[in-house]
Parts: sequence; structure tokens; C-alpha cells
Amino acid sequence: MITCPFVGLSVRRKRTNQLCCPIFSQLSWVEGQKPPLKTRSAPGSKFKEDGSGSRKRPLEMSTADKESHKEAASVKAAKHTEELPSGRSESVGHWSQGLKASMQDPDMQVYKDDQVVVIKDKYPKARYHWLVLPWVSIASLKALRKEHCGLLRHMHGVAEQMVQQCPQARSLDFRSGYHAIPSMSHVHLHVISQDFDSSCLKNKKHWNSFTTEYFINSQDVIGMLESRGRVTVREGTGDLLKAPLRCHLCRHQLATIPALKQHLKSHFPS
DNA sequence: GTTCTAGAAC
DNA sequence: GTTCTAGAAC
Repeated sequence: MITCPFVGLSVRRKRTNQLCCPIFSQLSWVEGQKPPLKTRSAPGSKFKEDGSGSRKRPLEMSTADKESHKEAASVKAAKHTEELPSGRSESVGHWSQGLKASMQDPDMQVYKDDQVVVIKDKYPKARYHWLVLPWVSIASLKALRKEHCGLLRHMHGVAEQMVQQCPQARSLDFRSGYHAIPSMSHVHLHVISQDFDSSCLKNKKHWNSFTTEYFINSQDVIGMLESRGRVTVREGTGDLLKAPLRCHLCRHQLATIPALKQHLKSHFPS
């Protein structure tokens, strides 16, 4: 339990379950990307906004990687279009298809195995923000079926191991989950630390997509898939993005994003 | 998803 | 005057 110094409310800080994954010990880290991963430094203040979370790298694939993931690439090439969560289809070059290029880019990959790849979010919304993506092309939560349960459990296990290898695993809380209505095509599991200390977190949509029920815990998605064979999203979930800004720890309401960021400093004193 | 910017809010 | 948001464009 912690207490918000602003409003005096006690709140429970939920920690991600730290499961020991027997599978993971057999997996390999991407060469040159030894855990723990490098993160941006924050000298002087833990909430310094230096913008170094952004990266500018070409998204071209190496020949070797193109070869090793020929199957995934051929799926992309054959389809030309991909259904979005909205139900619309978009061509391969559309911004919503960007994860397909990023996941194939060796410079973006921090971990991979035969089922999944992990990349750092290009615009991290916290000190630590990874995406776990399956090699197989699954457009969105809507396309998930019971046979995907094993894959999602594996993604969850990899997410937990990402947290475990994090140098701040003991001092930060993490959540792993999915956006109910993602903008980007290709199912991706967010693994994000709960400090939300990032210059890339800029607006209400960013905040509410990670701190309201718009963000669905990985375990809840798996549970829904196991019990009902489908993942359904409650009506009106999209409206949550426009909800008032509330602190995820003490529920204190803030009028603006800068005010919210200032408030967060009270929970994470430097 | 991000960037840009008009205009609302202060 | 500046800060900040929200919607269009990409």
C-alpha cells in the first residue's frame, strides 16, 4: 500500500506475477542485445523529459533475417491488405502496418524465438515499454481463437521474463496487456512499467489507453479466450480514451497532461 | 500510430 | 501574451 501525498488516499500497487518459466531458459536473446536493455538516463530527475526514448533507424531487413522469416513475409506479401480492428482494410504501406516492418528489423529486436519477437516500443510511454509480437500474422484481438491460447500464454511468459531481466524490476511495477481497439495492425502485447515517465506520453489518448479498461490484462485476454473461445470488447470502450485524466495510483483527477505529469512525481520521488 | 496547428483556455 | 488540446492529415 502507498499513500498519495496529494489527496491522502491509500492505494494498492499491483505487481506483475513473477512466474518462473521453464521454457524461457531454453530461449535465446538476440545477438548484441544482452539483458538488461539500455534505457534512457535521467540525471537529476527521474522525470526529466529528454526525448531520448525515440529512435531513428531504417526499417530495412537484413538478408539473413528475411531468409529466416520467409514465411511471415510471404503471408504479408500474399495478403496485400490487412483488416484493422475497425473492420477496414489497409494496404501494406499504411502507417497502421508499421509493426510488421519493425518486428522484422534486427535493429529493433531485443529478443526472439520460434514463436515471437520482442521490440522496444518506438515511442515508449514509460521508462520501459516493450511489444511482444507473434511471427504469425494475427490482425487483432477479434481474430483470436481458442487455438491461439498456447501462443498467448507463451507471449505472456516472454513478457514476464522481460520484466524479470529489467534492472528496475524490483523498484517499478509493470503491466502486460493489450489495447482493446489498437491503432496498429498485428496483435501485440504491451509490457510497460507503471511510472509513465516519458516525453512520448503527450495526450489524453495515450494516458487513457494504458490506465483505463481500454488496457486489458494479458491474463484476462487469455482467460476469456480459454473460457469463451473469443475475445470481445465491451461496447463504449473507445469512449474511455476521452475520459477525464485520473492518476492510475490514487485516482486523483488532473485537468491537463502537464498537471498529471507533475502529480506523478509525487508517487515517484527522485 | 505521429505530426501539425488552429483556436480554446488561461 | 503563452499553454494546451483536439482534430485533420499522413
